[in-house]
Amino acid sequence: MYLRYLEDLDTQGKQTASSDELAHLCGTTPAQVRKDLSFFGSFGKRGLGYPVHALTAHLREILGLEREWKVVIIGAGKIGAALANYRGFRQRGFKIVGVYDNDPTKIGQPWGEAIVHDMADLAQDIQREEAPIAVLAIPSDDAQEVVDRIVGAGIRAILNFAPAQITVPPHVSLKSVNMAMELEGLSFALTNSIVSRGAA
Amino acid sequence: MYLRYLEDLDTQGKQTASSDELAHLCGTTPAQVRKDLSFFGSFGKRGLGYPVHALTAHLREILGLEREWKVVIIGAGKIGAALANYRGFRQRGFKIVGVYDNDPTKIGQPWGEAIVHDMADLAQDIQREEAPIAVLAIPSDDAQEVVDRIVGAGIRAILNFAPAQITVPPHVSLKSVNMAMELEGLSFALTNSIVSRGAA
DNA sequence: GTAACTTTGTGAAGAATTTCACAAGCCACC
DNA sequence: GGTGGCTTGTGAAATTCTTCACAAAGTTAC
Repeated sequence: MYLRYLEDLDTQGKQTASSDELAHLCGTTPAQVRKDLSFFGSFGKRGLGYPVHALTAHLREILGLEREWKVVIIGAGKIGAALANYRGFRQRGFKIVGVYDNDPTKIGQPWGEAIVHDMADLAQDIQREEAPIAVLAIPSDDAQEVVDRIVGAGIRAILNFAPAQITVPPHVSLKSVNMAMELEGLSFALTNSIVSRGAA
Repeated sequence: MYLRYLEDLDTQGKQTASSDELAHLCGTTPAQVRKDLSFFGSFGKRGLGYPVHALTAHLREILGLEREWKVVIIGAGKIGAALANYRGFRQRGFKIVGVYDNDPTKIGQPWGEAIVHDMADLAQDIQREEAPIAVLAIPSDDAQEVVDRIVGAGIRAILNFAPAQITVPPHVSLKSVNMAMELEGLSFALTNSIVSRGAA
């Protein structure tokens, strides 16, 4: 989140930003900002604040965004399409090296700049390309089975959009985005009249 | 999350579930499960566990899922389409009452069961329909402006898929899903060889 | 009916996170 | 070069969250 705002400030040409400024932008406190950043090093200058440009570079390095990550997208449906269209991915160093589906009417069809591959080739392609990250955008029923296959093929991280709880071995990183669950969180907030601090 | 697993157990016909069982499913600890649930009431039976069916009903009520929530989708692009297609929404009581876009070539076109409305009508429709929830699936540049308009029209919760940080008044609930940020989290985990507990 | 076994609910302990508060450092101005 | 005004980095305090551990309560078997 800090990186997001620092990039904004950087493109605005801002030279430095104080913890106070960053805190206001991010909806947190100055002390929190300083503690967070100090965990990774001492980036600021006393009396002046944090150097915006240098700090963005530091954070990018910390997050591992200086290298290119190969990503496979599994599932050539609407979500997959939304992801593939999203320029932000490539901008940030995530390169989509393949899109896979098991629907025969989709396989071989052009799809953005790529063509849809047969899911049967998924495992061997992951191994050959050494793609470490997979984005899972398929129906829930097949999710765990596909996960097991790509884990076997050596995938190291999965971003899961299927509304299913899936399990991976400890060496594989997993993030799940469950849109229904997000909406349910809003339902809870509305039902219980929770008052936010204005940012999320 | 508990609700998700309890529903699964319920459809499997399971009568009761112990905190130990739920903890294993959810990737947490029995003590955590008991503390969490006890916050809302005393639902379990000692020596037996939690009554699956009754607890799902309780949780649904706590989350405010017993009523129908009217939802407007803003942005008739890929993400909007993915959301509108997603049956889970209606199943869980979220009724899509309108889809809006400002692209003249899209306005009036059929779109799933609905047709795409002109974004110019958005504010007045929200007021007339009294829709409390909006899903924002539009480009970042327009996001804050649209948010200000729908907040003015009385929206109470926003689920934001635009990769932009937006601001709302305290009485409005906001959840943002930023796919690039999720991937960056995975990048960090891979770069720093973080070992998970196998679920997320 | 009772003994053995489960499992909850919950204070108390422990751990982690956040906030406070201030010395130390940096800049700008005179 | 010294003085005043900011701002960081960080121990210590305060708060929040998680885990422990156990009494109380229920179940099952005989």
